[in-house]
This record gives sequence, structure tokens and C-alpha cells, in this order.
Amino acid sequence: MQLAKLHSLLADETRLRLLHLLLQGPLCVCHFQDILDAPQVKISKHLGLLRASGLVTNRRHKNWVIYELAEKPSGAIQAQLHALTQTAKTEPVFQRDLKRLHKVSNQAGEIISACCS
Amino acid sequence: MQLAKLHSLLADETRLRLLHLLLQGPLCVCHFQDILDAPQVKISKHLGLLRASGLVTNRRHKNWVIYELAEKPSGAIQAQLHALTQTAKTEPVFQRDLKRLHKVSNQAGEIISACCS
DNA sequence: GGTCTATATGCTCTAAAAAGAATATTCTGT
DNA sequence: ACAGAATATTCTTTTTAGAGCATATAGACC
Repeated sequence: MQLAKLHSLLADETRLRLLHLLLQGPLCVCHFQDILDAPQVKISKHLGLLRASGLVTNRRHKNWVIYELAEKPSGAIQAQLHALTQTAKTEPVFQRDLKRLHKVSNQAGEIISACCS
Repeated sequence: MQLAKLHSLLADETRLRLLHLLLQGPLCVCHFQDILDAPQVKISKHLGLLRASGLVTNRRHKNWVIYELAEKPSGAIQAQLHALTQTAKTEPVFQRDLKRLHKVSNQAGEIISACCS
């Protein structure tokens, strides 16, 4: 992927938040909706873009779809993910997402077993 | 600057090329035009954006305006500039620009003394 | 097979970004 | 003060990206 394209992909707060959550581990769509507090279409479309660009993969588990970071990302992508974790430490949105993520995953115990109820 | 904003700024090939050239050292607008082979307006506008975002500074020297990278860039920006140099090694546009830059700066000897003629 | 649930897709509207033509500004040298 | 050179700005047009509604798909469970 061209560098400019990669940057366009990252030039959206929603997608950055999705990626940031995925850096913590796999997650299903409904949890993204909960955590970001955003409508289903929005989440789904942005995840779709990330998937179309090969940054993430998804698999189905029962009724839910689980997304996770693609393995073996290119060097450029690795660098960006690293930069993201760094920045996430200082930007409040990301911290807020993290808090919510922990709440959700505590409630759910095993993320996958008891998804959205 | 928010991370998403920073990425938007970098999500344009022209701006990436300008920054990449600036990583080699200060350069005047007319040389950017020569090297990128792009119209004056285009160059000037993109440089304007970079300047408005604080990534670069400019100063006047005789008839010309010299741009250079801002000193003490934030960590996020440093990381992006580093990523850019890495990627530039593999993307042909950037290599082509480098070649042209060297041609120009050889011709001109001291860049500033004999700018565009 | 039918129904329900979770997610994805198509279509439309709006907003933001890029390009280009024409013009303005700012300095230089006379 | 004037003319010319280099760069910036304004305005318009075109392109691209995001949001949201409505609808489609795909699997789960009865």
C-alpha cells in the first residue's frame, strides 16, 4: 500500500479507535458499538475499510463477527500501530475507550463466550 | 495536533514528497516546482498547509522563499518523519525526487546563492 | 422451512479536500 | 517610484470521504 493511502486510512478518529482497541486483542462488532457508542452502520463500514485494506481480519463465531489485527503486518503498518499506542497514552478518547473495554471484558468474562446480551 | 489530523496532513502524496525533500535540507519553492514538476499554485498551497500545521517554517531570501522542517517536532511528528524516510527507500516517486534534487543542488552549488534561473 | 439476531451493503446527501485560473502581494533592482 | 520576479491568496469547480436510512445477507435456533 502506498504511504499516502495508508495515512488516509488512519486519518479518521473512528478507525484509529478501532485499531487501538484491536491492539488489546480480538473483539466483536457489538462490543465496538458499545465502547465507541456509535451506530452499527458506522462501525461496520469502518471495520469494512480496515479489512479491505488488509489491516484486520474477521471470522464468524455463532451470530457474531470477531475482528482482529492481521498477522505479519508490513513494516510501515507496524510503525503506525506503534505510533498509535504511543499517542493513545496521551489522547483522552483512547483512554476512555480502554476503560470501557475493560468494563466490557470483565462483564463478559471470556469475550467470545458471552458476547452482547 | 490530534493523531487523525496529523494523518490527514500526511495523506497526500504531494505533501509527503515535499516533506521528504525537506528531510534532506532547506529548499526554495521554485526548486520544489522543478523537482515535483507541479504547477506553482499546487506547491504553494501544500507548503502553506504544512506551514499552517507547524511542520515547516519559511523565510525569505532575496526573491525566494526557503522552506525547512520546523525544529523540535513533537514525538508523533518525529515518528512520522522517520517512517517517511523508511518508506521513501522503497517507493519510486521519492527516489526519483531525490535524483532530481541532487541534480538541482549540483547545478546550483550553494542552493541559496543561485536559486532558480 | 421460518424467524430472529448480528452484521454488511447500496443509495443518497452533505461536507471536506484538491486542483486550477486569475489576481494580489511582497520584495528586488533600477 | 517603477518594472519584474517569486510566491501567496481568492474564488470556482471537481473529487473524495463520511454519515445515515433502508434493505440485504448469513448463520442460529426452533
